[in-house]
Amino acid sequence: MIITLKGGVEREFENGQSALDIAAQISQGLKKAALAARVNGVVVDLTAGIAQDCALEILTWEDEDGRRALRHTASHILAQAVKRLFPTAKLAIGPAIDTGFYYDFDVDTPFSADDLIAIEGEMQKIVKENAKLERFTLPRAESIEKMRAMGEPYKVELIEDLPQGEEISFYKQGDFTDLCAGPHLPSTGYVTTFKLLSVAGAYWRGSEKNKMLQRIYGTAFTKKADLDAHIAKIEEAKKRDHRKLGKELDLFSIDESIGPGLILWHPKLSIVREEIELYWRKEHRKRGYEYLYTPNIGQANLWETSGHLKTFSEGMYPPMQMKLKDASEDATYYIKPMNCPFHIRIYKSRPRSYRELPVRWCELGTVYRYEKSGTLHGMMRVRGFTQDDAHLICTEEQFEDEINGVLDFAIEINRVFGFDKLNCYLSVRDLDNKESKYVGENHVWEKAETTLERLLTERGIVVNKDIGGAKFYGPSIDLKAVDAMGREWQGTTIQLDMNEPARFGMTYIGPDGAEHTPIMLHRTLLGSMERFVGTLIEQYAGAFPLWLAPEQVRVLTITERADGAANAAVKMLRDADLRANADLRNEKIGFKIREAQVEKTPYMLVLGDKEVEQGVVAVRSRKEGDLGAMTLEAFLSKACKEAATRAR
RNA sequence: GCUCUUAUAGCUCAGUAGGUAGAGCGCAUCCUUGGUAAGGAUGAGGUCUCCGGUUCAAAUCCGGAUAAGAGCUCCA
Repeated sequence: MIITLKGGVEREFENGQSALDIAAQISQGLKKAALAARVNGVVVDLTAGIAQDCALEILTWEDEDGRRALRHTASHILAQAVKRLFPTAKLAIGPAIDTGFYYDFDVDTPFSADDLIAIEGEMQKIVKENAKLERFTLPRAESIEKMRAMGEPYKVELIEDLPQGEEISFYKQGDFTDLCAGPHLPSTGYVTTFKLLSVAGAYWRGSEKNKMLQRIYGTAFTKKADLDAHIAKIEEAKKRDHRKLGKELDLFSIDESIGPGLILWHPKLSIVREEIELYWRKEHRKRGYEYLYTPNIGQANLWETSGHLKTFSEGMYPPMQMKLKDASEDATYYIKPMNCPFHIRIYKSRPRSYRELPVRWCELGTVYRYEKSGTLHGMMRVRGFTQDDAHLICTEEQFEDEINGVLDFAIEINRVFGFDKLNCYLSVRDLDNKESKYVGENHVWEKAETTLERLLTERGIVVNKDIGGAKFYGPSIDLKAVDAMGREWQGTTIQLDMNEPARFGMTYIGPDGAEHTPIMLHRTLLGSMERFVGTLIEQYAGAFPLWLAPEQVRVLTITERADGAANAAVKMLRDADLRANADLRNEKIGFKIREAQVEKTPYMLVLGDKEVEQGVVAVRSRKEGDLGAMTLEAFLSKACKEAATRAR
């Protein structure tokens, strides 16, 4: 048979050979690295025989499907180990995921940390046994019967849900058999480098209506060094955790007597926020936005009109059955979960002409939402937050330009904070799902979705389409920032709203003298100040660039003979708009430097007898260490320049 | 909200088979005036998260509440 290899090379091999055999004939190195194979685009086991001419690709660690095969096999080994140690455990599902694998089990008592160690030990044994993974198929009825006999109700349910006519395959390794589509590695001995990481609850089939199962997470690699690097990365992420740094650097706190999910911004982090807001305002003004200020509460009828009371009431303060009233008892209020109804009321405060459009209204609007207790997470998921919100109201002709303007803006503002890479997600309707109700006319949706996709592709942006991800009122674009650790953070959201303009009766008078309904876009660039600043803490590991640093310069004295010069220097620095303090304490210079360094102060100016005499300052940078002596004027111009350019 | 885990000094954590508490860092005072990541001494800090129960006796055992953590679900 003729096999077309990677790169289009054609070679003849004997019929019926497996991919593994072929890999060995090409190179022993390739055989060693092989994890799975792709035959005519379909991923199969290495051991599967190949009977006819085809295109063949040997998949290694470099290939995502190769990694998945390895990790999926690791998950089977995990399941086998659990069955040996806990014979009554019922198997659910156990897939490979981006960073490893997991397996869900139904057990009477949850796994403990010690259980995890024991399971990992049993897995080592199974790897040593090096049992072959053998694939076989069974007809539907027999498959169900087999799983019933094995006492695996979840597997029975899975098979029953498989489409009629689909091949039902199993994999057997030694004393363990599992329903599985594969592919898998040839034997358990292939999985040499793995680790179990954690155990947690997870719903059967991801629905909170179903039973909570026990999920064990693990990861597997081909090289020990990669596993170590992965664990090191997890450790590094822990070090950067904004909750940890928030405490260590005195940035923010959450107070039980105030309430969960409510952030107290301490002085240092308030400076960071203030700097971001100043920059944010300037950039908005530059792009033709106008600022708004609106109240924190609004009456019930406003939220009825917007539809929030109907679709979002469980997320609002106070809950519907409670009433927030004023002394007159005439009006019922709700705390705002969104800013849009207020902006819409401003729009509707007088008739609008097409000549005024587009309007771009922005507000740093603080909203409150009742988020479920289990979802709260430091500053990333909170109950009170300030959105960097804006609403763009325009005509259909202006829609494209406005979207483009927002995209430019989003890319620019993310870049300033070091987020050069953005992952783009486009949420559209799921047309096959008849149950979901989308408001607005079909052709408007159609046009909006295709326009958004086109505008993104025209920029060369890779679009990840989330089919069915669209809200009932319109499609949306999410730009997720990729941080220094390669993690994604939700920031920019652009949402087309086909609901509220009509509900609120927003109109403008067109050139034809008739009333038209405008198009409205909601958008945030940073998302919320809480989540964004939390992300920044992790992005910079607490070491904010000069323009954001709470304390930019600290003047350190060696002896009290330099106190006068230090105070004078601080005054000059402050006059030049730099945030500076003096450390005049009776401590050794090494101690003062250590403290300033630990607190991640960008610049330290050391002043002793020598400097005072020569009229200079000894400059130390947080990053580069001792920079030597220079005049205060020289340092000032260097620092001011660095701050003004928002250097990273 | 659900499953599991956790809650001891400002922070990080010890803690005995139930007999009402300890370390390091930080803080305060004093000594030390010292050249680029920790000088020394002394001292003050705790209703052991809260509410109940068992017990002669509870930080410790049991129940509940609250909050936090890991996930699941959901989201800016």
